[in-house]
Amino acid sequence: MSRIVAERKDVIATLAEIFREHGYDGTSLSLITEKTGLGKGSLYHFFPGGKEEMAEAVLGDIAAWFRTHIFDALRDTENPAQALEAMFAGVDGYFRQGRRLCLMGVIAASGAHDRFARELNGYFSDWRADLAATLERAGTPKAECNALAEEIVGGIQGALILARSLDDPGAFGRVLARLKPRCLPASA
Amino acid sequence: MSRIVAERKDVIATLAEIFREHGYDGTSLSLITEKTGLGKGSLYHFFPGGKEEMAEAVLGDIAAWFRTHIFDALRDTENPAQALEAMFAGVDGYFRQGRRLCLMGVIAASGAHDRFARELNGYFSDWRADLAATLERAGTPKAECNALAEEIVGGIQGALILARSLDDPGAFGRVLARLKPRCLPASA
DNA sequence: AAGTCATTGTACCAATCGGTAAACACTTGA
DNA sequence: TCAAGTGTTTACCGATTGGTACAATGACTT
Repeated sequence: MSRIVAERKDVIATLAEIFREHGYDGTSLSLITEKTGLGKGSLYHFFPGGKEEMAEAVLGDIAAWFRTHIFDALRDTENPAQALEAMFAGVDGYFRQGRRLCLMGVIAASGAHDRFARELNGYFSDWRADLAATLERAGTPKAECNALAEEIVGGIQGALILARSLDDPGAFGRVLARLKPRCLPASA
Repeated sequence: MSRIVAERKDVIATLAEIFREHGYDGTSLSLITEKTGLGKGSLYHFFPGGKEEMAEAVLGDIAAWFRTHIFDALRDTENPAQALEAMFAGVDGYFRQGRRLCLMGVIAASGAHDRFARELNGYFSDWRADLAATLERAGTPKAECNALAEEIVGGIQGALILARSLDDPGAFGRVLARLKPRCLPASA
């Protein structure tokens, strides 16, 4: 038998793309074995909990990525305008200029959403909180920060859906371009 | 045998709720028979094309509803500000103040999206076009109308995802409340 | 060189999948 | 009254689902 000796974390990136593209229910084990090149034996060795554990691992991985690359950066960057600028750039890159969907949104819009409710809630409320705090630092009136953060986080999700539906990835960038100046009043 | 004598259009509303709640791939025929009370025989009598035809029928029904209640109203209401106001009110009602997802968005975020690409594209581009035209009538600079329409249509989708993920339907209303004044500059 | 143990392929499982077939019941119009 | 439709039930189909069991395989220790 060939031994490629995969590692759990190597598989997660592939799993993420599969779930992103086919949704949770649309992703079958046979599709996973095909795309990852791993047999069921290996899959269940890494993820004894099966498909659900695979999705959990992927969501955890994504949450960690956003935490370090987006949320932490929002809080740790001293210049708030620069922090916001970096967030928009990071998001544009992560979602490949509108060609990639957000797996959190994909799961939220699927029948599996209650199974991963905790992960979804954490992701979106963390983002909202860190963005709202940064907006306040940037001079947004305190009373408005939370609502503006919701508008932006939601706007990003919607823009991804829109870009996919219109088959026009550019729509994502256009929406981002309109969202950005709303939280950088100085440069608007 | 009992004869309840259902009609095709009676089933569609129920089908819509099932697809909305479970997604396309998450909706099984057994779930459909359970929720509609119809056996497979009846189902295939109304929809010979099976699950795909059921989803098509539902999407067509939704598209028709939006066409008559939202898109046509946008074009036909003489006062553009009033037209936009009515759109936001209609949307808020249709999506049950954020407690209901948009099936178009649900499909767009699922693996079934390419199967229904035409329907999705039509829905979103019609909405964008009619909204953009109304925005122009309302005094939005011509160059900005399309982008603003995209921002709003996308914003609505994203707000639904956000409300569902945060388990806070109110988030939908809050985003709508921020979107509305953006296209009614006079009343802002 | 033997032993350990993570990794892997394969065969298998019951359950469910979407879908078909055909007999049946009831309504309706001729 | 009777045939033609329109619904409806029920049984069934092969394929696929997610998941289990386990023996075989190597890379690494010792």
